[in-house]
Amino acid sequence: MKTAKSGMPAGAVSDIPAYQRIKNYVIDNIRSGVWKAGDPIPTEQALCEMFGVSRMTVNRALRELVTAGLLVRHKGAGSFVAPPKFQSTLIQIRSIAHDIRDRGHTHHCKVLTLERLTATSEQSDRFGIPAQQPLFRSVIVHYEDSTPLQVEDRLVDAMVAPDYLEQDWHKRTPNEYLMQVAPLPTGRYIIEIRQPSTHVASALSMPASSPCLVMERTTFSNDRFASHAVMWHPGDRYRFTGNW
Amino acid sequence: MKTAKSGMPAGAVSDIPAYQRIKNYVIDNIRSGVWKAGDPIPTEQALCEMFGVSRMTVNRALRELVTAGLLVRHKGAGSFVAPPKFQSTLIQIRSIAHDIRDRGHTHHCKVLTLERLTATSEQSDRFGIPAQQPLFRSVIVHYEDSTPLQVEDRLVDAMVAPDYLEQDWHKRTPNEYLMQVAPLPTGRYIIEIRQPSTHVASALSMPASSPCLVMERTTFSNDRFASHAVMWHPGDRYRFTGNW
DNA sequence: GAGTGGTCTAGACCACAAT
DNA sequence: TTGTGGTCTAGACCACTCC
Repeated sequence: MKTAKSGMPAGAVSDIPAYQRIKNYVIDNIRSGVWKAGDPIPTEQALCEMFGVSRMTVNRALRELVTAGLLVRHKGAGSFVAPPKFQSTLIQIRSIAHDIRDRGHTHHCKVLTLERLTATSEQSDRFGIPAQQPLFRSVIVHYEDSTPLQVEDRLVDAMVAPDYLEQDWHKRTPNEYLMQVAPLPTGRYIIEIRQPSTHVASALSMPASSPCLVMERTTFSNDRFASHAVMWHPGDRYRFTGNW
Repeated sequence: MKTAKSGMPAGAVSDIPAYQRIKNYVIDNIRSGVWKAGDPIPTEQALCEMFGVSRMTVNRALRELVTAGLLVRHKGAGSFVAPPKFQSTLIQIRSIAHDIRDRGHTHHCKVLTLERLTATSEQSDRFGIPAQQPLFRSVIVHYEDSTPLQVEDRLVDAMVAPDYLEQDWHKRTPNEYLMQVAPLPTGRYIIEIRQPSTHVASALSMPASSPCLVMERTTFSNDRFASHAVMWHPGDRYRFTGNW
């Protein structure tokens, strides 16, 4: 029994190994938001019947998704969608609010700008989006206790996050919010030194003559532009750290 | 047949799943240098007999080592130790010489310092090595064409790299050399802004009043301290970039 | 006790590489 | 042709969780 599965175009799609088809099925359900973080997914037994394969095949598919960080599994209990990861390995792009709380300090933030705009031609080229694409922009200052630590200047695709302007950024940072609406991001980053504008310098309570440590990130979710962020940090009281 | 394997203390070690014991066996042979990059490792059939397990179990072990980047496998040919990775994913800590050549420029370097010394008490605490442990130190300037781009101030454990002082750094950077003698490193990094010493500033042909983009890395290989490096870059002509 | 995932077996067929 | 890895099956025993 190694024929094309029922309901298949027989030949084309069935070249994909069964374990990969099962992985794709789970990934699609997570990406599309049908299954959210913490939700239980079908049991191995159920997936065996759905795909007409043996348990070892289902087990391999789910095990690989655990390795990829998409699922968590508990013996005797079931398999669940993993909580969103903040690019755990790689360079530790975690929530800055998280970082601050991990150090035992309090985090709060102040919204400087919140606006609706449309993509310039330069932006549509750079992000691969249509000209005039509706975008949202937020500029938020993050504080560690009462010290400003980051100015986050962010652009978000309005199609990806239509309710961006209605969020309460004191409850959830833009980063945390985007992990929900645009899961499994990929992208590029740059870390470099830049001189702050007077506006940024004053938001960070630092002299405009001092350098900033800047991370610029562009993220894509599901091969579609999601967000672009420039994060400014005072060079004398911020560093990136990580393990690998 | 699900009993403790022959030659085992029966109970203690045999709690480790068979696939994990096989992985450990392969990892140990790579870590210790018995199997070098490109070498063929035993076939699945051979490992089945060595460990007295079925082929599926061996297959799982080797497949996971491929995912981890330790092995490459070729259908019909065999399984081989993967070429050393320069921390491919994570923050792209590649060879700076590589980066420069990828940009189509030439790389060369100048050795400023090369010396033998012993660990201070502060260093032995920090790196978890014995007091007075013999160390080597190198200070090397890396150039992109004729422009200095990095001052690399490095400490290396003399036990890990006994021939460190005899290397030709124009052929192979310290980073590349260490990937050979201390494979599979893990460690921590810090990226931050620092003011250069006059010494560093002059080596980088930059004013001492300008900020440097600095990465500091401590690496461990096989749970043993291997190297500590501080890399200074002129803030106005260097950036870290990466994908994830 | 019923259901779940963790691990493992002893076979199998296949595509591919080396000879 | 022989040997390799890639995939898969139809069972199995176990430890664990939840009821």
